[in-house]
This record gives sequence, structure tokens and C-alpha cells, in this order.
Amino acid sequence: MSKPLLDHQIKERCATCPIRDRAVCTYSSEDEIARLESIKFYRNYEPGQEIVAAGENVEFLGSLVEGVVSLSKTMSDGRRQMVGLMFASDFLGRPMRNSVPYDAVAITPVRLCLFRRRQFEKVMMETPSIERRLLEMMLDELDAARDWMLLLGRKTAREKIASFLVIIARRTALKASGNGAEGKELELELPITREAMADYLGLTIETVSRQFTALRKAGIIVLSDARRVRVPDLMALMDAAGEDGDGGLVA
Amino acid sequence: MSKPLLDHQIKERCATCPIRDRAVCTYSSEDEIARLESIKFYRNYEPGQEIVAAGENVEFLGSLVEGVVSLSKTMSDGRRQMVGLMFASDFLGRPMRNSVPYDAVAITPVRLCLFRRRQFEKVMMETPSIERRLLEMMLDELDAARDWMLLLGRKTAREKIASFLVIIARRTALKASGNGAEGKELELELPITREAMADYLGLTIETVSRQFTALRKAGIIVLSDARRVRVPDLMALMDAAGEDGDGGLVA
DNA sequence: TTCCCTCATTGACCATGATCAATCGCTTCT
DNA sequence: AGAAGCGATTGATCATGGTCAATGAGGGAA
Repeated sequence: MSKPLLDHQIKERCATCPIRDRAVCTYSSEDEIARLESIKFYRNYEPGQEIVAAGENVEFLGSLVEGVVSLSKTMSDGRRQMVGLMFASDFLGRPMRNSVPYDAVAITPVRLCLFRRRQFEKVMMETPSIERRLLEMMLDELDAARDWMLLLGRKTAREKIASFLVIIARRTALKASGNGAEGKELELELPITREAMADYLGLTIETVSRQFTALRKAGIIVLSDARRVRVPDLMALMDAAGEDGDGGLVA
Repeated sequence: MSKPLLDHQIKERCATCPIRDRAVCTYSSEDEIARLESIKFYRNYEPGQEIVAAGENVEFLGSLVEGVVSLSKTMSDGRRQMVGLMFASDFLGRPMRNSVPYDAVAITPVRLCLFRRRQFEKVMMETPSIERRLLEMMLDELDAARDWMLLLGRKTAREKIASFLVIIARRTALKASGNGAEGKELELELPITREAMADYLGLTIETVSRQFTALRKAGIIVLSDARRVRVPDLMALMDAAGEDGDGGLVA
């Protein structure tokens, strides 16, 4: 009587979820997952599409399954600063709050695994493993925010660009697994436009462009095209980023 | 047989703790408080004294009972950026981590209510009310960090100073209770030196000084002395801060 | 193919805030 | 009282990155 599962339905099962081991549900038991599974739903967004606007009431929250999302704040005269750049497995939305103080926009095609806020809060209250993981993730984000503050407040334009590339390199290395510190050169795929980078780094698009050129002329990067960057010597890049960088990519 | 409690011992009882209603123990029951009380201890620091250094192993964490603490990051060539400014009831230290990626320094005389990290983690695991409050506090800090990022990345020197004063005004108003938005003018006591402000705002000390002078000449503030600022018209200050500022001080 | 649109690059010039340096005012120590 | 020390202010000059403007390069759509 029951129809076979369609392909996209199979993909939606938590057991085969690509972020099962890193998302907010990482520590959840089978039972807990089953409970989450019963109340979750998915939503997709196109590049450029707004997910929520600052101040707006938000009735859902959840995990970024796939794609890149930017969080940004805009001043009344139009100046804009990115305040978060979210990748797969990152958590979007704020429990215990009904609005959000920034715009969230899909940068690539995005897929979200969502819960209604009230329901999620209820589950969270009764499920310490979720709360623990969420706390852990927020602590990590706070660390990242603090590195970002150092970048925004004290680094030069060139260091900002180099630092951004190191951040992307780190993510890439993590995804590709393996320590990846030394040895073979990296090829990075930049997930965002020059404009978004400018918003991320507190620069203008022109300065971003100029500093890419400068790093290229210095031999620190090679631009295959505007979105693909080869890094012949990661140490040189980390040096240009002003990192006390001793260690490898990970950790 | 038992000696009467000395004054400072009475002060150390959680029931009369000045931050009992805002700290990490806010939601804790009598029983839970008793448990925390049995493992807590206090430590005091002088202004300028280092509490922990970046990268150092930290075996304790806890609440700031009294005073002001700065968290800051320093680059190898000496450039410094403050990444946190903590007041009474804020939580210091990172559960589940054995070191901290910034220096923590006492700015005023400081009193900490501490726990050994392992012990605290154990209690936390068994006490959802603590974990919940901690999550809440981290979410608030993340919000503050994001506002700070906008300030660092996009605001002018003048806006940075004005924004800082608004932040202090907000804290002062909260402490003095009452909405405090309109009506009587504010007198602010700046908790930090010009140098610390420069580190906070991503400026040099000279620029901080010049912008204080500029705001004074514009009639937006009155300097009773270098550490005391009167604000005749809060709206004018919020305007100078580039806030979309409609609402009052609180919220 | 041509047009158009978006994203990126480059150039010329300018303004904001940094740097270097002198001075001031207040507190503390002798 | 005088000297030393520290935080703060002010001035003169410079450099980094922003602004305004033109051009280039790639990717659909007709």
C-alpha cells in the first residue's frame, strides 16, 4: 500500500543527513533524533534570496544543510557590515528570541533543516544533548567573532584579504579532510563575490580588488579566475595575514 | 562554639550576592546554589593585573562579581584589539576548553567568584538551569560582538566614540534602573582610559582624544574631567553614533 | 552575432585617521 | 615645594584606503 520513498525523501532522513555529525543534533541519541525528525521540515533558497530581515519576526530556526548564508547589518545610510558567514552544519536563528538583529541572505543555493521556534525550544528544554551542542557551537562562533574583531579593528587591507583566504583555506582543508597543512598547494574556490568580501572585511570593493592584485604580483596567490585562487605557499599567505601562524590549517 | 561570621564572609554567601539575579546561577534553585556554594572560591585582582594570558592553561572559570575586565588580542608586532569588556555578572572563561585565545586583564579592582573548571563542567552537565543561563549569556555576547563588528568595520572615528558612550550610558542606565531614556541628562563615569578605549574601538589614542574634543565642541558632550562625561541630549549622542536609534536606552 | 548586465579591475584624486612629537595637568614620591 | 611619571591633549605631516570614474571580461537572451 505504501509508496516507495522518492529520492528527495530518502535524502531527508536524518540517518543519512550530510551534517548529522556536526550540526546541533550531533550529540542526540536515536530517540532524540526521531523526535526531531518528526517536527523538522526543509526549505530551499536561491542565491540572493533573503531568508530573514533584521527586526522581522522569525518563527523558525535550524541548521544550514547546504550552501552559504551571510548575516549582515546595514546602517540607515546604507553602510553594510557582514557579521556572520555560515556554512553547512552551522545553526541559524536564535532560540528564546523572536527576532534577529541582522539580515540573513542566501549567497549560494541554500537548503535549511528547520523547526518551528516554539517546538524547538520545547524539545531543547527537554533534551540536554541539544542544548549542550548549541552552547558549544555558540562558543565557537564567539571565538570566530573575536578573531574577526581583531581583523576589522587592526589589520591592514592586505592582511584582511590574506586572512580571509586563510579562513577559506581552513574550511576547505577541513572539508577535504586530512591535516592538509604542508605539502601540496591549495586551490581555493571563493564562495562569495568581491562585494561580499568587502562587506565581510570592512573594505570597499575597489580595495579588495587592488589587494588581490597586489597579492598576485607578490607571488603569494595565483588567480585562475576571479573565483579560483591557487596558493603555492600557505606559509607565505599566513604570514601576509599577520597570523602568529605556526601550526597547520586545522586547530 | 562557632564564631560569628565576619563581615567579608557574610558578603560571600550566595543568598546576598550582588549578582545573584543576573549571573550564570540566575536560574538555579536553592539546592543547586548550595552545591555551587560548596565549590566556589573568590579571587581579587588589582587594576592592571593580568588574570590569564592568551594560550595559557586555565584551570578555573566563573563570574565577575565586581569590577571591569578587558579581553584583548595582541598581534606579534604589538597591535592590540580589545574583544570583550566584561562587567559585573558577566561570565569569564570557557567551559570545555583548556585555554583561552585572549588576554584577560583587570581594569578596575576586580573580584571573581570562581570554580575549578572540571568541577564546574561536572555540575553544569548535571544542572540544566546553569547550562541554559550560560547559553543565554553567550547568545547575548554574540549579539554584542556583532554590533561591535559593525562599529569596527564601518563606523567613523566620531561615530565610534559616540557609540561607546551610548554603550556606557546603557549600562549606567541599567544599573541605576528605570528606563532613563528621556528627561534628565546623564552623567557618565568612563570605566577605562583613553588607551583602552582606543583598543576597544580600533583607533589610536590621539584620535580618541581628538574626537572627544570634537564632540565637546559640537556641544554633544560636556567633559567634567577626562573620566566624567555629561550628556545633555542623549538623542543627539545616539544620532552622532549612527544608531537607527529610536527607542530608549534599554532594550 | 550583438547587446546588455553584472562582476571585477584599474586609475586619479582626496579625506580620514595614523604617526611623530611637544606640551599640559594631575597625582604621587621624596 | 620640586621632580618624576602617567594620562591626555594638541599640532604638523603622512599614508592608507575611500571616492569617483572609466574600462574590461564573462555570461545569457534575443
